[in-house]
Parts: sequence; structure tokens; C-alpha cells
Amino acid sequence: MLTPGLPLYQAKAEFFRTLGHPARIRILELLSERDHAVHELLSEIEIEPSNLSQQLGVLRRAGLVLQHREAGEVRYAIALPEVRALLLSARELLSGLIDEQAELRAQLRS
Amino acid sequence: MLTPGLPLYQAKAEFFRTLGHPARIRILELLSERDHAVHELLSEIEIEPSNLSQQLGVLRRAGLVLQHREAGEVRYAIALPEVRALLLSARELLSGLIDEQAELRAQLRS
DNA sequence: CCATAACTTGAAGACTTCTTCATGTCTATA
DNA sequence: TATAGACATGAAGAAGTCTTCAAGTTATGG
Repeated sequence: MLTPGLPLYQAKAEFFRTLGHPARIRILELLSERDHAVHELLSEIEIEPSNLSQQLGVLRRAGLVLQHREAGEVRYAIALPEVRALLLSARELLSGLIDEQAELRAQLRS
Repeated sequence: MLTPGLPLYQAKAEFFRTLGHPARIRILELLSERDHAVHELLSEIEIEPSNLSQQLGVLRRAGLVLQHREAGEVRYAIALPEVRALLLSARELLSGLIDEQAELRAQLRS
């Protein structure tokens, strides 16, 4: 929700917690490729419809995605282009972590 | 901890949850400037010593920070340079969100 | 060797977040 | 205007996370 007047580091933490769910990550990744209707997301993500709605609600309230109705379906889109960059950043950090852990394991073996 | 064999989107979610705490964000921000001893972090962050230790433990187990003992104090350092880039990415997204919300509020007023 | 400073740890209760269920809304179409 | 399809919502129990407390390490100085 990005409550105004909050210290920045607290807003950041809140924001990261919003990303801290596997379904929400998948939603954002799918949406950063292109817009999707809810039933399209549903066929890509293994999750119950009501659960998907809940997670979409979290992303919507956080201001990360936008919803609109079109031809009898509800479509979702990324609200900000920066989301893509952030997910990329995260991917790079993750592979850094994996390398680091591989090194640690190698050191343990030797 | 970055459990191996986990789907990538789940590892990502886990990773973002690790960042989803105000104290942990502050720790990473301070450490991405320079190494700090625990008592130095303690004087910058308003938090109980045992709580700080807990949060440092979370970051350590996630492989984001490194610990070492030196001259009677315990010092922490960022484990990966990518952390800095990610925090920057997050900052930009956050300011994008703030702008977006300001626009929404402006539209509501008019 | 004892005391102290600097940290860490495990455990427990308070608090949040998740998932699911039942129900509700909205829209197109027969 | 009834019906069905496509989503959303509120509530509730289960599961996870936070903070703090008491107790434990580890090294250093007296």
C-alpha cells in the first residue's frame, strides 16, 4: 500500500514482503512479459482460483499491477516498468548466491 | 538458505522474504557502505542486541552477509556486490510507486 | 583465574500471513 | 430477466514470523 510518512527502509521492507510469495513472483514474471487475463494466469500457475484472486489483490493494493475489464474477462498488467528491472536484479543476485554456495561446498569437500 | 532443487520462483520468493524486514534492510544498507562491527550496527539501528543478532543470523543463513571476528569484535560484511544493485533497483521502483500514487491522488481530487 | 564486554542462541507468546471455503458481484447471452 | 461464466471478498484455522527473555559463548583486561 506504500503508506506515506513511513521511514523509507520500512517502506522497502513492506515492498519486499509483497514480493515474498511464489505465486506473486510468478504473476509478476508472467505480467512482465505481457498482459494476462485472470484465467490465463490460472492456467499457468498451479493455484486455486480464489487464492490467485487473493494474491492479485495483494499486488493490486501494493500498486504493482493494474486491473481492467475487457470483453468479459479481467486483465492484469504491470503498473511500472521498473518491476522488470528489479526481477532481473534479483535473478542476478540469486545466481551470485548459488555460485557462492557452490564454492562453499567445494571448500568443504577439499 | 537457498535450498537446492527448489523451483526458481520459489527461491526468489524466499529471497525477497529475507529482505522483508526493516532491520534487515537497514543492516544491508549500512553494510553496503562499509563493513561494520555488531556494536556499530547497534548504535545506528534502534533495536535490542538479541534482536539484531537474530536478524544478522537470518542474513547469514541466507548467504547475504559474512561474519568474522577481529580484535575482540565481530564484524559483518556484504557477501555479494549484487546486493547494492538490487537495493538501488528497489529504491527506483519505490520512487516510481510513490509518483504513481501521487498521480492517482491527483486524479481523485480533480 | 575472574570479571567483563561483545555477541549468539533457543524458546515462548504475540502477531501476521496463507490457504481454503462459502458466498457475493458483475456481465454477457440465451 | 434468468443463467452461467469469470472473478472477488470475508472469515477462519493452520502455519509462519517477530520480539524478547534468560542463559550460553568467546575473547580480553585486570
